[in-house]
Order: sequence, then C-alpha cells, then structure tokens
Amino acid sequence: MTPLSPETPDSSAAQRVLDAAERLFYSRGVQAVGIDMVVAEAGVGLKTLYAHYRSKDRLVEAYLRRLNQRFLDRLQARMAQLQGRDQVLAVFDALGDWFAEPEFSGCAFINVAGELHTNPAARAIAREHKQSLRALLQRAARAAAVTDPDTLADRLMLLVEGAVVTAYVEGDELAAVRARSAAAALMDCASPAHCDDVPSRAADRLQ
Amino acid sequence: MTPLSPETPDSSAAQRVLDAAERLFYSRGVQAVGIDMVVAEAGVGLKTLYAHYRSKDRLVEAYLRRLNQRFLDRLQARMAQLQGRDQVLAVFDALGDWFAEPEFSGCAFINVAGELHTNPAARAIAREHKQSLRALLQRAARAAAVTDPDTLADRLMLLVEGAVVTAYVEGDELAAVRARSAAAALMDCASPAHCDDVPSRAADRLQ
DNA sequence: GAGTCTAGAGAACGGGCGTTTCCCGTCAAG
DNA sequence: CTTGACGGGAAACGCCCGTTCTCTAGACTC
Repeated sequence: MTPLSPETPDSSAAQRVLDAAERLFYSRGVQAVGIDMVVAEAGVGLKTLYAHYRSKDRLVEAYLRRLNQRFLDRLQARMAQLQGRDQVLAVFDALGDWFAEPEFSGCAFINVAGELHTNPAARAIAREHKQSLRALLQRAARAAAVTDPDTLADRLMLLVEGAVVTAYVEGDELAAVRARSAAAALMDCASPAHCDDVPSRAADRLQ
Repeated sequence: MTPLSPETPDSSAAQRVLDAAERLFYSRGVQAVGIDMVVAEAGVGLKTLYAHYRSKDRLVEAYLRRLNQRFLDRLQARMAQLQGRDQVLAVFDALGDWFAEPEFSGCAFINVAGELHTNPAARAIAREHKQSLRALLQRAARAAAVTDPDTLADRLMLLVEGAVVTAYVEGDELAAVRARSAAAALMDCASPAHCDDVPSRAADRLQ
C-alpha cells in the first residue's frame, strides 16, 4: 500500500503516527509537543495524521488508550507466571524494572491528569486506567491469603502510585524496592496468622 | 504608596501577582495560564509583573517556593499539637481535609513535574519539597515508637504520595482515610511489640 | 503649581500553535 | 500512455503566547 516504505504494509500510517506520538508525548509532555513534531518524527504528512486522528485531542486519547492496554497486558502476563502473594510482589518488581529504564518519565496518566486540566476525555481515560489497575491488584490480593483482600488492594494501589511519583519527582529508582517491602509488611500484617486485629483497630480511628 | 488601592500599602503589588498566579496556576495548570490572565486576575500592569518577577519561569518558581513554605508550616503546626504516633496520623487527617476542599487539584509539585519537562529549576523545587516532607515524616516517625523510623518514614511517604494522586486522578476523597489506616497498620507491624520480624523478612527478597 | 516618578492600559513584535488547504510526485488501474 | 487516487511537503490561516515598548494619568516632593 504505502510506497517507498519497506516496513509493514498497511499498519505503517496510523501506527507510525501513534508510535511517534507516544515517544514524544511521554518524554516531553503533551503540551510541549506540537503536531508538526509528531509528523516529523513519524515521517508522515499532516494530512495523513488528520485523516486517522481528527484532532490532537483524539491523538492524545488514542495514545493513552493504547498505553493503558499495553501496560495492563504486560503486567498481567508477568503476574500470571506466579502464584500466591508472589503475584503481588511481582507488581513491584515490574515497577523496579520500569523505573530503571532510561526513558522512564513517570506515569503518563498522572502526567496527563496534571497537565490537561481541560480535556475531560483524557482525564477519564486516566481514571479508567487507575481503576483497571486497582481491579488487577484486587485479583492479586485475593490470590494472597489475607483476611481482607479489597483493603489490601487499596493499600497496594497507594504504594504503587506513591512509588511511581517518588521515582519520578525525586529521581529515586529504589522507590520500587521500598514499596515492595512495605507491601510485604502489609500482607504479613493482614494475614490471618499475624496481627489479625490490625484492620479493625485501624478502622475505629476513621473520622 | 499605591494609589487608588485601599488594601495593604506596599505588599500589594508583588503579593497580588503571586496570589493570582497561585490561584490560576494551581487550578488550571501552569502552561494553560498566560501572563495576561495573571495580570488581569491581579489587577496589575504587565510592567509591574515583570518588574517583580523577571519572567514567567521566575514567577512559577516563586509560586512553588511560597507554596512549599506554607504547606510545610501548616503541616508542622498541625503535627506539633500531638505526640507519639498521633503525629503521624495527623498527616493523613490533614490530607483528608485538603482533599475535601473544593479547590483541590492534586499536588502542585507533582503536577508541575509532569507538566514542565523543561525548566529544571521548577523540577528542583518540586524535588526539594518532597525531600522536606520526607524529613518531616522522619521526625514524626521517630516520635512514634517503632524499630526503624527511617524505613517507616519512607513507607509513609509512599502512602502520602499515593493518597494525593489517587484523590486527584480517581477523584477519591477517601484515599486519605485508606492511607491513614494503612499507616496505622504499618506502625503496628513496625512496633517492637508486634511482628518485629517483618522488616528483615521483607528485606531478604530485595533484588 | 511644576516637575518627577510610578504604575496600569494596551499596542507591537516575533514566534509557535492546531488546523486547513494547495501543490506536487508516485503508484495502480484501465 | 492516460487518468485518478494517494500521500508527503509546505504554505497559509487565525489565534495565543511571552516579552518589550509606548502612552497616559495620577500622587508625591519641593
């Protein structure tokens, strides 16, 4: 289909645009990257970009949606190889690998939420991403033998978000390791054998 | 000094600009707010703004610095009224109050870090803010009777960051309550009386 | 009351943005 | 070979940005 391009025949147009957008949006921020920069990086004409994605906002949404899908797929595949509470700990091992990548620039969804106060669609995708991740953690928490899996999942979610932000803002790769040990401590406290009075004791202080 | 203004005599110029910048930058994002909007909100001329802050970047830095100072001062004052591990829990109570404010728009420093990939000065201030907060948590952790206060402070920091992000991205006010109960659980597990083998057990899985 | 200084209003400028449009060269079909 | 669709390159449009500059009106000093 596409002439002069030795790569995959059809996927090239929309795919190359989305690949370029992902690289640029993630590393430099959505607002700092212009459409011209995306088409230059993709080696594509403006007309092609606007034929596939009708505006920059739509392109941003497509970028976030694909990133969400790939993130969840990879994490799920990594967790599927393990059982019990190792599934939970695998999440933090994956975070550690992610933070060590040279291109790491924090969580794209958090960044977009902080950057695009207008554009409700993008913020909705960010929210959906977090809820999907929370559901994934809930499944892992149920695999671990704890008294209250949903509470554990909420706490794990806090640790994951905190680790990502800390690794990015403070430039601290080891945040994943610390979050992992904190997750292990929370699982131990929440297991029926240890400290089973902790959740209720904590709950009675809620205002 | 200032004619036609019944308010405080001298502080009006720079203060009003900084107040306006804070309101606008925090609620709408730095990049989405133009200089014109700031001067209009402040009721001030462009010349006055550029006389006090020599560029928008400098204004952003002043905005972040003042916010950092006020945030730490208020939190410290709130914690000073309590003792022991109640000092730690007060942090999460403060978060809960903050999340319930209608103007809540997440952590300004996280937002700026995700928004301004260029502008190293702003990102440095964000990093310093997080390190100051971490130091404050370390002091609170030492007040609580736990075996390893620094490790507890690191974990509390993860919970604080996670709660802020969750409250903002997912729109979940109760993230502060969940983080508080998680903090209480971690303190119970880290206290000499309970589960004192947890930290070492967690540490041996670090890669 | 004249002079000076201050500070707000707004024009001007150079540049970048998102989006549309036009001009080509290249390929495929007839 | 002719025709037409396609797509990259680039110009053009209108708009907004950060920054500088000019103008003007009021307030204080002497």
